Amino acid sequence: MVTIADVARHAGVAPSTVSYVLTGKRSISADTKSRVRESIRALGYQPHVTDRGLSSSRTNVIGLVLPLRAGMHLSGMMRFVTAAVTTARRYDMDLLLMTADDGASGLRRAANSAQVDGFLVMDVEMDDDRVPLLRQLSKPSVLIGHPATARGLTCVDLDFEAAGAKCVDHLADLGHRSIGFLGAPSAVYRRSTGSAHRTMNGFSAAAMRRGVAATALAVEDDHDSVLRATKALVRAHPSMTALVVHNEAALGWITSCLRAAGRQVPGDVAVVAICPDELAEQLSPPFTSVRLPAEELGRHAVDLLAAKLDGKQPPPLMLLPPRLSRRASTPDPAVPHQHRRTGSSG
Amino acid sequence: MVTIADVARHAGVAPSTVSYVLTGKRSISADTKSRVRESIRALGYQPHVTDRGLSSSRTNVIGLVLPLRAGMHLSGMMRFVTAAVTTARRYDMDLLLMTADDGASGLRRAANSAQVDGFLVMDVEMDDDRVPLLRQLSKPSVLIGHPATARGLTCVDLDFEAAGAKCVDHLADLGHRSIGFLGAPSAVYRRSTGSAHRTMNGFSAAAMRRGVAATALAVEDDHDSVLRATKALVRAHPSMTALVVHNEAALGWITSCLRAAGRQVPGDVAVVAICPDELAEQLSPPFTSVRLPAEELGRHAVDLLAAKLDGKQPPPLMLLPPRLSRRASTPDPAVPHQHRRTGSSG
DNA sequence: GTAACGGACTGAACCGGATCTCTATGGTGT
DNA sequence: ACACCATAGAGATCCGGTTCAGTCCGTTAC
Repeated sequence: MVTIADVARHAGVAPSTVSYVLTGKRSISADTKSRVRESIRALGYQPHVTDRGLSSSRTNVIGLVLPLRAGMHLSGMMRFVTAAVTTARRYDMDLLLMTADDGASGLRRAANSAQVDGFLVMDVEMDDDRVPLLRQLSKPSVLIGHPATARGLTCVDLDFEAAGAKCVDHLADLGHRSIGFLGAPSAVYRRSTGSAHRTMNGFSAAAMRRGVAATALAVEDDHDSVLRATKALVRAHPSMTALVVHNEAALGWITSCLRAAGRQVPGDVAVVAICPDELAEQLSPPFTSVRLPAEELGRHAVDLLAAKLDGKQPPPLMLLPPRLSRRASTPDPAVPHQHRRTGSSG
Repeated sequence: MVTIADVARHAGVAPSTVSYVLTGKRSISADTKSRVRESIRALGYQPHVTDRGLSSSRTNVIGLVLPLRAGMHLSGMMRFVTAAVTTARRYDMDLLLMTADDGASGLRRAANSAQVDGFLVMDVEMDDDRVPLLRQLSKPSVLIGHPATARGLTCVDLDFEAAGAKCVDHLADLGHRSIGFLGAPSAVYRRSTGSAHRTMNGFSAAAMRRGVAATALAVEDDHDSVLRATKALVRAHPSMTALVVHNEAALGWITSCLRAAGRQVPGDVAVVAICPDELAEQLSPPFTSVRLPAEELGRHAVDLLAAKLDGKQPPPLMLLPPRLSRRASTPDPAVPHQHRRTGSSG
């Protein structure tokens, strides 16, 4: 391994001079500077990253606390991670993976061991037991998702309430008066996952505000459950002309399930999804969707953490506004929907 | 931050004694040992992980080089990562994320900077340009997937050729004489991704060996492409009674697409998937599948890397045998399949 | 009786790099 | 010509933990 001393010897200067050339914390003559640079290049020297003087407690590593449990939005997660890694590299930082199943103890271990400068905590639930610990911890952290109260934390999240409401508003604007909602698997609600609850709340509140009939249902991840839920929904509300889907697994099947229930998309039932744009575009017909802004979340999360490491105090909660992309699943009504019912009802 | 000196003071011994208690490299009297342990507990001391004496070049961090590009098997990847993190923790090691788009330069940076002890390289292609570098690098690495020749490397992979063959054998054993194959998006083949090519090769070779008619098609990730491919396949080979699907996106849609082409699953067409078990079970009917052993790959990869870090020389290529789980999509033939054609042909 | 031995522990050097302090040098102003 | 200052470089020190070279003391062997 090439050390700073080797470089100094090669360049005929003191080790400290090499250090100053690298950090730029002192003025060094152009001549010496270029000579040192030349030696660095010649010897292929790379500063020993893990040891930045030991005294400056910075490691330039961020702990990424991943959920790694079943039922996650996997594609969204990968896109988040990609964006986070890329953004972190811009701050010359790296991401260290930590599973959430060590939970609190894992966090404590990493925090005390000076292995990381801070944490990115994904998939935070409304009553997450890691939150009290994060508040205490000497290391800064940024949460993706937010607990019931964000005081004393830094959270970034999509405004899921607004997202749920946006779906209703879009459909109500198109004239729909009865809207269904297919949500995440029931286990996700039982876990009191913020995104699921808040979307549903936003949906319900907006439906009430707009005076449209609304029915929400939790749906499991398998095809038969989606089919059953769809049929149940159509049977219970034959006049339903629109559907909001917040369940990635269900999305691929919902068109054929609705057809099996005697409903065409978008002819009989308009559909809005809450999912990554990419997925919405793969469907047939392409679905109108409120996108899950995984990349933005990843980018903002790292930016916020970098700011905190820089001594700044960002606001406790950053909510990204939902953005709806209109596609073929919610066309303009040729005829008002409430008069265009087809298929059997029962 | 609590240092080893604090512990030593608290226990009334020298710092070096505390170090020896922790590392166990010298015999320490039971009395002193327990006193030091007590102080460690009382002060909540955690050894400063990044700095193991600076001289011992071990960092206990593994670089995880992720593909992070479009068209990956995302769910499989997450399960791989979960297993890898969990296994690494057992060796008291952590995983550092590295994107593959830094490619060779990122690898070199990390290798020289003594930030990681070794690498786990995912999604290795048959003519991967990172492979020559990995062979040179002073740091050990384990590849998931394997290039054309594994000499001088350590690779772990599912035996995709055997997997493709296993699908054919299963279907041929059930009496099928004409089998279709829906593969990954064409971009994946163009990229010369080992798993895609090898599966297809294994499929073709087995079909020839068993004397069954076979047709393979690359399929894009969106619903309409899957529908087009399915219809084209059925039109070109009306006598086709079985299908092998190696494309996660297509799996969710294949049943309804076959129905649209006038074929019932499994009545008219039996289907075998190559995908995670979890996904196969979510479908309706549940699909017979050769599982992608993401967890095993993750576990073995870390085990192999740990062995290499331990000075051992594992074999260059470890191929996991495919395992087929039979489900409802490949029932025993009530009547020989070739006589039970239904629907339109053209 | 004393030399040899070895177990238990300590003090100091060391790892690689950052940073503080000090000195040498050259240029400027008066 | 001399004080003064900015600049450039060298040397010492520090960070936290490991490890080497000793010190101390009790035990055993001749």
